[in-house]
Amino acid sequence: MEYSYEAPVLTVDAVIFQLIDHQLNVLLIKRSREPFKGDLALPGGYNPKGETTLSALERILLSKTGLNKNKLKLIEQLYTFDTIARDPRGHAVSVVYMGLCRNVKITPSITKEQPRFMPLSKLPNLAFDHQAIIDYALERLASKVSYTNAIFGLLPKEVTLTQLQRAYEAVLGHKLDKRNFRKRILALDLLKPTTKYSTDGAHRPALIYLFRKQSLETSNKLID
Amino acid sequence: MEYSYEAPVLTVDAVIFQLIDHQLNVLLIKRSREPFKGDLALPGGYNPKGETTLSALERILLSKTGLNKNKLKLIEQLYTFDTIARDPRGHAVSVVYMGLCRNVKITPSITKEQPRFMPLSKLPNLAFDHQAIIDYALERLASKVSYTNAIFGLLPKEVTLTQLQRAYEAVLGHKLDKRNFRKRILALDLLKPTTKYSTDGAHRPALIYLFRKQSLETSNKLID
DNA sequence: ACAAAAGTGTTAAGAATACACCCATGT
DNA sequence: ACATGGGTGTATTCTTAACACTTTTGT
Repeated sequence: MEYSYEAPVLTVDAVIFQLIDHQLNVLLIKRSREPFKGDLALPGGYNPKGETTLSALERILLSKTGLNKNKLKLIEQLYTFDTIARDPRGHAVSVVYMGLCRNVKITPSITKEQPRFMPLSKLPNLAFDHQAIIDYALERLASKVSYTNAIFGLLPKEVTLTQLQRAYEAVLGHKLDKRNFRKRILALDLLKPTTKYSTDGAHRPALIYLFRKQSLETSNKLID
Repeated sequence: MEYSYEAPVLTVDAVIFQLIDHQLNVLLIKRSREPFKGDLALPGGYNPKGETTLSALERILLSKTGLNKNKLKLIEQLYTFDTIARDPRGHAVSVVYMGLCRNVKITPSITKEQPRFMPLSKLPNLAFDHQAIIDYALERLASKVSYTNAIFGLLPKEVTLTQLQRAYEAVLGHKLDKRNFRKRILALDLLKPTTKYSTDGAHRPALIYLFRKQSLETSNKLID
């Protein structure tokens, strides 16, 4: 087999989520070439021999969108798609990662791909099957935040309970009851109260909490 | 980039589970070449251009172990490993699948790889990081059976409640309470009672139930 | 008769849900 | 003073967990 073996093309793609204005956004670029020239797509590219998929992903993200890997608070492999007609010339296998970040500003003019975050609720038609990939990633994220502390990836180290609740609501796609949410979150021991208060408007200041962990931990209880 | 692009080697590997004698077993082969010559390993091989990973997997399974794809009651992608030194000559990326089957007899003499099912509890040292892959697959399976009907993949269409309980126990790795188990399983509406009884020994015959679905369905309740 | 697995309910504890008002601040 | 989001408790329902004896069969 090896003598006649020729490998398919290997690519990597990234679904990078960020909360902007309490809405879940995803990082997209404009395709500069056929196929789907001019359409929006997930950032991605070729994975050459000798480079791991994660390292290729980080390199490509930086070059196409200016997003540095140290801005990603969480990155994990999502799924490998092998039926994508990414390149009309032949078979391509794409390893897709999902990443979370916060407070990242992307300047579209940085590259010809004009990277930008766009709200999930207002996406135009995307290239390839990238809409389906984003849907899948969102499903995975929603499931992930309900049995891990993954939500920290979308938030600063210090949060108010309302900020946290907004983040869960954006990911899960539905409203949560304030009192029940607080009871459960505090019971999970995810957060440590500080003595500081956030004063961000014409209302009572909110107590600030600290995430106990900034790395992925699995819990046995659920948020849904 | 494309002009100088050379793809890594792409491989596929399979973690195939089956219950034998109420124990979870995994399909292994003996490596006939270096590296790890003589050690047991997951069945796998090269994925050439033009073939999807699933189709390559099915082809390789058949050729190396004699297991036909129509014996797999469930097969799904598990994870893509890209740091495996599968081939000492260079970078290899391996897409790993997990599959479930039942009542499959493998004849080791069928190929020089001497395929066989072995109980998870008694595995020798395996080639590469295949032990870690199996651990990961088992974890995924345990999680899967607790929120889907995936357990059907390990059992015949018709089962008794005790058989079903044994299967859950083998996958989850711990005992379940008989009365609570029955209440919950029947509440899930996974099964349909028949009017037949199984008489397989010196004891009261057990009512036989039928799986309502032989395809993966997600439930909202949990077995744990 | 006995061994072996099948079958069957109740109670208690814990978890989830529904729900409405006062508090502290900025303007 | 009013608008805005922050903060708090209870009662009810539902879910889970713990637990032991009788039934039916083959030998």
